[in-house]
Amino acid sequence: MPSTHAPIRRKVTLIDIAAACDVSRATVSLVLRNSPLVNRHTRERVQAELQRQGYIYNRAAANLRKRTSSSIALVLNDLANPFFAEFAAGVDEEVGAAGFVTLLGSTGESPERQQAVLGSLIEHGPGGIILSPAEGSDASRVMESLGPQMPVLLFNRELGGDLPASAHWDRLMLDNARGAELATMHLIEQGHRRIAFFGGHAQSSSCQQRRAGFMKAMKRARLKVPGDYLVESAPTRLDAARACDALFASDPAPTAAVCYNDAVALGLMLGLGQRGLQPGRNFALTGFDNIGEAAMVSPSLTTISTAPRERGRQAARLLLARLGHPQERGERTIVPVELIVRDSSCPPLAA
Amino acid sequence: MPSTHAPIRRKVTLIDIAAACDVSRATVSLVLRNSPLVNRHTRERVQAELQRQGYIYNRAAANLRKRTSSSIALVLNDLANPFFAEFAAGVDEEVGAAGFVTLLGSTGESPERQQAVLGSLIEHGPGGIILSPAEGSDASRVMESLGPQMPVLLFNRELGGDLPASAHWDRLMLDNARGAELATMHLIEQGHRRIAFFGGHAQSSSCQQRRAGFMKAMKRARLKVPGDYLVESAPTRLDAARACDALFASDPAPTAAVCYNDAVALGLMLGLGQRGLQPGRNFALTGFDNIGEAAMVSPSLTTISTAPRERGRQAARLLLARLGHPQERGERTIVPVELIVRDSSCPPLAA
DNA sequence: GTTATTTTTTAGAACGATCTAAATAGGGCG
DNA sequence: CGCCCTATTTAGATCGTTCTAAAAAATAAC
Repeated sequence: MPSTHAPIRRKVTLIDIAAACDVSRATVSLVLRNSPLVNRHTRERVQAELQRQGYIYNRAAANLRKRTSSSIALVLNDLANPFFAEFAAGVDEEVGAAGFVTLLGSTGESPERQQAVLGSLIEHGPGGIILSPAEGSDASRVMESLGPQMPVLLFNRELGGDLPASAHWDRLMLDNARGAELATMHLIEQGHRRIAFFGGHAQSSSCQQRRAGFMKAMKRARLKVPGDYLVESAPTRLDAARACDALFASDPAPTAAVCYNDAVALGLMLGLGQRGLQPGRNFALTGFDNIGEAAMVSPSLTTISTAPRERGRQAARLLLARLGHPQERGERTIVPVELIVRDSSCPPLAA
Repeated sequence: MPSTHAPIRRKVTLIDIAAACDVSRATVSLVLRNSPLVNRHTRERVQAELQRQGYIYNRAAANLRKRTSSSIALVLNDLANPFFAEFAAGVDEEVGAAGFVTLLGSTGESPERQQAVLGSLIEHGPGGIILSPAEGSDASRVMESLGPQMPVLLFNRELGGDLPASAHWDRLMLDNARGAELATMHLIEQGHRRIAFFGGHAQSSSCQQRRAGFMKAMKRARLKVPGDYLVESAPTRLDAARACDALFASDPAPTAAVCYNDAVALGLMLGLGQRGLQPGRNFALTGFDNIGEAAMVSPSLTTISTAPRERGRQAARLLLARLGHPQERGERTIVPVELIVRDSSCPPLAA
């Protein structure tokens, strides 16, 4: 015998409240929006009824009528990357504080999935999009699926290809070149002369910028960088550990490395350990991002702080501000970065 | 002189397409939904026009009319916690694959913020909610802001207070007791006799369950657990490092500890190092969660794998399945856990 | 008791889609 | 040619809100 179910109640709407209070829909709507037009007595009656029936505001219907939006889409490669997780937390914090809600999408670093995700998100009518593009994704395709009107904030990476001139997209970029330059200068000051740049995909814009900063500092110090001192890897711990061998294929081997990011640096530490080297004793290295782990690992990691949570907040603020003025020229913000010196950047052994 | 702007185009809607093709709204709507009713020739004409005008489907309007939803709300304490970040990634993966979109909300472990966040999310009309409750939040308040109809999947923690009987909420819980039991048994097999349970808030349900599993294993092995072998801390690295002293206040001090989770275990390692102890050599410890870091840290951390990404997928699948049958009785799923033995769980020195 | 003024309320048309039920268009057949 | 049947198309109501313009009620002024 089937169990008896509670009757399925329809959702309660403005109309139900209006009927119960014997006023019009319009009045209830005014009460909901705290309009001063409605009489104090009526207001109280209506509010009590809203409470009593457990009314839930239907923001989608309101947005439809008002032609507004109350959401922001956030599209990232991978939440499992702590840098992006922190960033997302920051975005959501600020977006929520502004009364908006965050729509999430992840691309897994695939331009095709990115297209699909953008296509799906856009149908839900977000007011704007914060996008950290997948590697290899291209401006015109993104533009195509977003339409020319959608406010967009690009974070962390540039898109390949040219932006149609009509796009007024904002950008929030880390000062990658400066960060790598700071790290390199620090290693040079420690006394290193043979310094490598380790990890990252050479074609990604952030890697190019970091390499450029590295080269700049090396050049200024009149230090040579042999071709095999530039080692590529996927920006993950595992692949970095694997790529460690390539670093010691060159002769003479480097005594220090500026790593593409913290994940790569941690992977390199692992690889060094497997070769019997002690990072922070007979090999120096620096990271980039200052993820939580950097301070905890042993030896603790000298790195570049980018304050991802604060970047998330900043990205949200920039985009929310843009919602008001969609037609103004897009701005490019470059955030300064900071060198955090810890134990991994030791002086060379035979100084 | 102000720059000339492109004219602000209204968004293109069904009506625009219908007008351009000289057909009715209804026909265009049918084309959008790939109905077999519409003539092949007409369909092609309409599709071309959709393309040409850059039409974007307004899912909110459709949902309003159809009384459906195409989103799932995900409410977590903190995305910056890698366990939850992985979980969120899994949820989003599965939710996206089902054609839904994820609405994000974070509570920062505060029941008040949780209420606010739920209140805001619910107005956007998600089809269901995945909630990992903030510590100390209570069932009836949550129920109050969600209404009795909303499908809910509780993850990881129970809510305080009693659930109204009308709620058909699903639960997805880790087998906390079994996990802690496995870890404890492993340490006992290694030869430890004085084992502590370290970290976590004693009032949280997950901590209680893990402690219970710990006690069960200890009791079965007829080992005593003095009161000061149960040490509390916030479930963070920093606070765990601080709480390390409490572990060695007791005499005789323990030779091993089952930690509340990996974050706490990593913090304890740090604290041990500051006392001149070497985790994995003269003190053994285990974690819980198997976060990415656990394998990379030195010594690598013996822990309990909960596969958070897969749990995220599972949570999404459970909730999506529930959308079809909102009135059926809620189910409680307990996922098995697995012991991952690594280097941190050494035998006692003077075995 | 009018009329003017202010305060409060409301009917009805939006918003952009879908659905129902009915209209129209083609074909085939006697 | 007229009738029936199937294939296509569509007018108009609807989802739950807000907006506009105007009506109704209360208050003030004379």
